[in-house]
Amino acid sequence: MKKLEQEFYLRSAILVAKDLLGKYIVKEDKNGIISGMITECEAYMGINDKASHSYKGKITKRNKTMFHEGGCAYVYMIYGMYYCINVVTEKEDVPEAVLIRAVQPLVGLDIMSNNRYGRDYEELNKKEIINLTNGPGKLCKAFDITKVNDGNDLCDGKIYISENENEEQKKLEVISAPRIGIDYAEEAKNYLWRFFIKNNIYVTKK
DNA sequence: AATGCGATTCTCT
DNA sequence: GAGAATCGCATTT
Repeated sequence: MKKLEQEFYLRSAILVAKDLLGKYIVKEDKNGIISGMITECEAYMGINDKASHSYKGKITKRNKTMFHEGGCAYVYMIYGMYYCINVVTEKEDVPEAVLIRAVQPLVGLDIMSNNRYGRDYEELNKKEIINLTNGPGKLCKAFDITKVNDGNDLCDGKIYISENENEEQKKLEVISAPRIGIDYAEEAKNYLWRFFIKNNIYVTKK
């Protein structure tokens, strides 16, 4: 499987977000390879987007990796208990990013299952299988992605995105919807900058 | 199916 | 000191 190169990321977050659907996120973990197909993501469009951590262009300790050149991971903690992973896009100092909100588990099912529930995949019930990675905090737990991965290079590192060579990806139907959890963002909360694969069950909200 | 709430701690003002 | 790009569980419909 071919790892995506930096050119892919040097575009607007909206374009990258749509193109990420159906591709594979991969982590070379100490326990083995973990991988899932990206089913849902959201674009955060930088200094003019009220929902973005980089709104108004202010750099803080938390958000500084958003200002890096596209092709690295922005990982932050939320609600004191969870991590979320974003793909940084655009050139340096254009602080856009794509939040990976859900994936469909493919490889390393037992690793994910143990990270989330402390037991093997075979032991899970139907609900637990769906809930393995259908949310930004959930998939980070399953992949063991934490603040140590903030700033990681996606083009040359243990975490990366791979091309999907299957035919299925070319036939994907994409739905656009409002982003989740940004009620404070005034007019920006209605922008249709969340994208997900139609009819896929591994998404947070249809 | 939808709504409500508590958890828990980091980050920024 | 407030609020957060969330989750899981309980309760209600």
